[in-house]
Amino acid sequence: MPSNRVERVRGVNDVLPRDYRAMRRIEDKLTETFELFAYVPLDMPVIEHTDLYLKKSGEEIIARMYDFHYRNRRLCLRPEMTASVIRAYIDNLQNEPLPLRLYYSGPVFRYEKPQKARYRQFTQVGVELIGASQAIADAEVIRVAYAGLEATGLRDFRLVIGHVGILARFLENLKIDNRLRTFLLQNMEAMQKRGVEYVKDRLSQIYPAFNAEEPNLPRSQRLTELLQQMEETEARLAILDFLQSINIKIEGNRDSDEIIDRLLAKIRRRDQTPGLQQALRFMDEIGKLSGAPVEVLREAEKILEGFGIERAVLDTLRGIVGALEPYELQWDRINLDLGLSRGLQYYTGTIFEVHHGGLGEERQLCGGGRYDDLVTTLGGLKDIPATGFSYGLERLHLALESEGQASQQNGAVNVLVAAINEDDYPYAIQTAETLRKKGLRVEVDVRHRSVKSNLQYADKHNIPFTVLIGSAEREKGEVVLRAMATREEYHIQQAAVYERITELNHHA
RNA sequence: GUGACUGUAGCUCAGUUGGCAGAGCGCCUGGUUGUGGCCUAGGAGGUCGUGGGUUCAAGCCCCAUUAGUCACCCCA
Repeated sequence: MPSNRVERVRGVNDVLPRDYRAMRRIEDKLTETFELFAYVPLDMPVIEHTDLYLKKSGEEIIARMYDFHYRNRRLCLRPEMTASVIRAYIDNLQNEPLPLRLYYSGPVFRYEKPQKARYRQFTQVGVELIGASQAIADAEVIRVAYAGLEATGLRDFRLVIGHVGILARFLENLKIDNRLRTFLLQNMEAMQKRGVEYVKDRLSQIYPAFNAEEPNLPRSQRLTELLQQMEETEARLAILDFLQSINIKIEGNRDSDEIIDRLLAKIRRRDQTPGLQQALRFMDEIGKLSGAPVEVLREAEKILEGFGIERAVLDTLRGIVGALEPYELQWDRINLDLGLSRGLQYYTGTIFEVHHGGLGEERQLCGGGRYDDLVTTLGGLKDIPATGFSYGLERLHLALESEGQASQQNGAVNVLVAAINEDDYPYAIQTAETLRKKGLRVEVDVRHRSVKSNLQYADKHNIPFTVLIGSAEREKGEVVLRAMATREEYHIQQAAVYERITELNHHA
């Protein structure tokens, strides 16, 4: 290749005509489905203020953003769509009656190492249902995701439903601090894939005080252990007492409060091991729960009872499963998986994913869930619940291809019009135009090729009809229409070409 | 971010122990004047990813770099 060639940027793709058509077709099927469920389209800019994603997108995504400073602004290429949609909602749509059903389609950007079915620019197509918290809303969104896939003709997919609230709630009760809580939430999936030991290892890396064995505290740590078990006021008094007894002077009430606060926080942070131990046990048990919805719900109930947790969360899931019943889904495709977790931190409730076996390791072609806090976090006027999902269009395309669903060649050229001599071009173009007015896709030879190579060309490109125009025909107002398949030729009036073609098509 | 493999014609790829840059497909032009699939003759098209190094000599050996593919991680 010549040295002046400029290569394509890494991790992004040219979409060539064949794939472009296929992907447009898929996109059309999806958006047609959205419309059937009363969703309406909107579009947002590709660049946003980086701030939009810093709060709630999850470290993994933030670390992989195309983030840059430009003329005193900090901007980024959007790494996902939901935050943009909610920003657009807050900017423009807060007066609209709820719920709002919105759908979108567009490119997003993540600086990841490219590999199969993973690109730095890809297309998300999805919906957001803003302003409804009920289980039937979750169920509707899940149904839309499912229906879209059905519409594309995809056969072999699996829908997995989970809930981030169960674990989150449990961890909150254990008083595990924020950082460790998000760590555990994010490692729920690793727990199932790689086992408890793996997660314990990683945990002690970010939290060295954690020891995998049940704590058997040395004497020196008894004090801190005692403090951890005390009530807030009791603990504060104890610390104050202790500090005074060893003659450390604390001046001014506010200062001593602050110092005690810090000490307490530190002490509590220092040993969360018992809580973590319990959390890990819980995660292990709950994480194994995966399978048919009814059975999973039954098992989950037992486990929650064992850990002494109220069952309200399960009622939500039960409600969703119930609300999905009337939709006539294929239930053997649907799993409940309480170990499911998602990378985006804004999810607060039900979450779900769709997987497909044909994608190799990148099996996920759809993901979504409920995010009731995002509107408030991003500065909305009211506390508005919302839920939504997004497909990865490229992955969906790959999945369909892996099922052998070849993109059928529609939109192919119907007629090739070729002039024999240069003088014949005006007449040829005129002929082409009359055919186009009738709705045929007509290609005119612009290379001034010989009759022979024009026919070769039509043959190679599967163009079913060739119209040849030479001076002999032109003088009589005729053309030569050649049907490529039968090799038959018709010397007919220019005005009769369209009728003859439809007639011939009809017979074939 | 970690690791493995690969970059030679538009495409798919050969290229021996370092010794003249190759094939198939595709493209263009012919094989009687204005007629396709087969056959046939010819042609265009290469800084051998890029930059260094070793050597009389490098597509081949060494170093760096860049891109692609795949896996881990994570996600759509």
